[in-house]
Amino acid sequence: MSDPVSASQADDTCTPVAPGFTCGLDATLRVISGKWKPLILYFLGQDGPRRYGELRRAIRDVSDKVLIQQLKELEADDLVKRTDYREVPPRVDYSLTPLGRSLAVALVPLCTWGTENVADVTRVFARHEALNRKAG
Amino acid sequence: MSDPVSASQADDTCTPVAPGFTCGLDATLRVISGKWKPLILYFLGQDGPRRYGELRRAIRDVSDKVLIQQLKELEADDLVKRTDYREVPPRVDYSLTPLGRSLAVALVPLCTWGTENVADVTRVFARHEALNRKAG
DNA sequence: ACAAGTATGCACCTTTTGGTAAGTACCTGA
DNA sequence: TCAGGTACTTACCAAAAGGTGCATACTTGT
Repeated sequence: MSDPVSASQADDTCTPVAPGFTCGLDATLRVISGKWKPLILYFLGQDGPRRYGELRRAIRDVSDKVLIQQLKELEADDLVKRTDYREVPPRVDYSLTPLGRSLAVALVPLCTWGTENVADVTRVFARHEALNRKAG
Repeated sequence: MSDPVSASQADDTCTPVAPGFTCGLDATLRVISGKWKPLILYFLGQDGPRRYGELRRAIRDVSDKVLIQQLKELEADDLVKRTDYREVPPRVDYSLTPLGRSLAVALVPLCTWGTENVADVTRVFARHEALNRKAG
């Protein structure tokens, strides 16, 4: 038994899977880890191809460096396609690959969950911050 | 327009939501960010209440410090319930709250996605590591 | 008596991640 | 001519996240 999530169950949602990955979820997490990646995927999934600048403005608070970096990683992971129109001034846009599109779909339930439970989430976060202020 | 993910769409999967959160996905991400949290939630969702030690062995490669820490955060966020039987030697177990259970359900598509696409994920990761060795 | 297991806590350190601020090369509009 | 927009890149730095190893207090098995 060398699986991280021990495999004693028979359903196919969390099976042994491939070498190096403990289960499907593990594989997915490796690909979407990065502060803004799920948001990028989801956003591209909702609104189709976007120019760099649009993404930048849409995903508020992200810095150029990190946005570019995460876009590059997503591109390397074949989730996002970069199209450079080789114009001057530069024009580039980003869209989802088929693989990326399917991932974006899988993200929908998380978004829904968040929407349905913002009240709870907000409440616990308020408490966190109150505690942080007391402690420092 | 002050939303990170600009809200020009009418569906309810990614709506304006609450102050401080850009969209439902954003809210969810705040709660599950932590290297092992999705795995913990998913694992508890699959196999019901688990003793600390079982989790520890199931989620291979996690250290005590971090596992305890993430369990505490999940507990503070009302996703996980800790039950201390006050026995000696210590016996404690962890289970999902109703909120946690609903989140675990929302994680299922990600797991499925990972399972269905391990081949692709494995391939890109192999490439990454090859490149990292060349660069270092 | 001693190792091992139980569920943690703590100090310390490294790695990873993300952010800031500057620069590039070119264009457009005032 | 000068600010501002395009899509980045780079060097440097701070914070966050995670890992290591030791300690606790008590029990069970050898």
